[in-house]
Amino acid sequence: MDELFTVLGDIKTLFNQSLSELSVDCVVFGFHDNQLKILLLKTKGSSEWSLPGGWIYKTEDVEQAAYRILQERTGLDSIYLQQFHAFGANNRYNGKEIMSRVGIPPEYNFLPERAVSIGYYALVEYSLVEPKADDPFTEECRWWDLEEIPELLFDHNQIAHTALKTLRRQFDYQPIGFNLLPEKFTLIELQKLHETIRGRSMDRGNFQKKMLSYGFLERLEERKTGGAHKAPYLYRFDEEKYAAYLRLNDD
Amino acid sequence: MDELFTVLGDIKTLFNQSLSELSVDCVVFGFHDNQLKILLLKTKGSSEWSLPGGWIYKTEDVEQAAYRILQERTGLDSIYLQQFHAFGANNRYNGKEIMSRVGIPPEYNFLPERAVSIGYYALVEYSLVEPKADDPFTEECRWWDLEEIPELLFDHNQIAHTALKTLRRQFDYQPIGFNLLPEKFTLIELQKLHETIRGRSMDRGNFQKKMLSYGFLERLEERKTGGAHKAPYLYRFDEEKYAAYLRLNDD
DNA sequence: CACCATTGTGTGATTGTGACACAATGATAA
DNA sequence: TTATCATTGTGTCACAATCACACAATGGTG
Repeated sequence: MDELFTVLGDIKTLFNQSLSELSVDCVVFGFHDNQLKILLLKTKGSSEWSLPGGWIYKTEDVEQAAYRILQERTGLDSIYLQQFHAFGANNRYNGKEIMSRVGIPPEYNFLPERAVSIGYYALVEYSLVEPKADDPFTEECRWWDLEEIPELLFDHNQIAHTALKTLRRQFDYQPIGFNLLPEKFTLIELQKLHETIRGRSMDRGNFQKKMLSYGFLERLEERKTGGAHKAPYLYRFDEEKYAAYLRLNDD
Repeated sequence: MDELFTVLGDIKTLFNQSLSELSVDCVVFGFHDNQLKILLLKTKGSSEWSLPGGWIYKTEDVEQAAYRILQERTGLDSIYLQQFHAFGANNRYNGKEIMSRVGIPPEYNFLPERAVSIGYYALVEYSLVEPKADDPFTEECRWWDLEEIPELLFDHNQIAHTALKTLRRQFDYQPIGFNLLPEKFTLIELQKLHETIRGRSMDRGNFQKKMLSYGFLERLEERKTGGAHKAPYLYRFDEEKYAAYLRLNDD
């Protein structure tokens, strides 16, 4: 038992030296089977699911921390993260309470009293991503349907909700999300993606005309032969032409 | 000299107990004479101008901190602040360097090593606001033209730039900013405001038709007699109808 | 080989936007 | 008092964008 407290003392020293009271939480969206998924994980020893997140080191660049934490906790690498909000309500987290709930005496409390969390979100191609519970704190890591998100740790439900709102707003004013589909896709698949994310259905003909009018979709040979009806064209997303489009229509 | 170091020791203890490594910086926009102004202040003992900002207390709610800091440093109260970004580059601030530049020995360094700053912006009616250098750290506090912003402290130029970009984006997709004008205003004044903030000129007739079509502007009696030509109508902004409009066209 | 759900594309009505026109207004100066 | 004239309120028209709907072509199914 004495040994345990020595370890706890070491942990406390280590944490105080290296950890800030700043954390990052990542909301990772994936798309599959006409449903938007979200990546959640369960921390070892905890019964609750949570967003992949972690502490920022004391002098660490915040954006770098976001990528490091996502990699450490889910194995995901080199995906684009977008900061969307800082969550700083003073009752969102209570280090003392957590320690006492776990049964660690106050003098060995190694957690900061408060935590301000900076939210990042990402869009990834669902089928290419293989989330892993890499680090020693992650027990399980998997995709959830948006409608089935359970009660999450702290204010993570609110963080996820804000991320979704921000994502939808971005979809409303510029065509994005092509990285959520496989390389070759049909216009119907693209439409389903938009409908799913924006949360409303759209006219098929109008959607196709509009998408093609942007000029950055390249039509391939027919195929998509699996279906039981007329075979739709497959399209490819042309990143260069997309960049050119953005230069013209954005700042 | 011994006494000075005693005081410095006290300051260090106090700061370590009460201050986080989190700060708030406020970008306050005001509108006057067809120009967008920004509120800057000079800290005592410093030669540089900076955004009104300050440290967040250790367990303080971040949003409350933003209002407190703005009030303390500029005297501004009960104006609407909007969070827009967290700035966390690890080279944006260096507590040690600041201390050594001022000549305080390392053992009395009372500043955190790093500072992550959460940016808030606000729009205020220029003529109603009387910024004051209230607190003991503020030497001067005044409005600046956007084009004349000097070199600012740390990354405050970038923070102000991001705030302006965010503000313009918000203007693009919803009609706001009525609190920048006096209670009664002409449509031309409203148009000049929009042109100034969005950075481009617009057709007078089209602008008026569009604004009136929203249905939340109430036309009063003629007046605005000061001008040398046809007296334009005055309008009042109807907050209730505006809220109804937002409910219909926003989430 | 007829069937039929789905696809590619077309059409017309409606709405929104940009550029411009013109009479009405009201202070100013003769 | 009256002519002047910059500015205002409002209208028109062309054009683009959007929406709702239509219909022939397609290609696997029974």
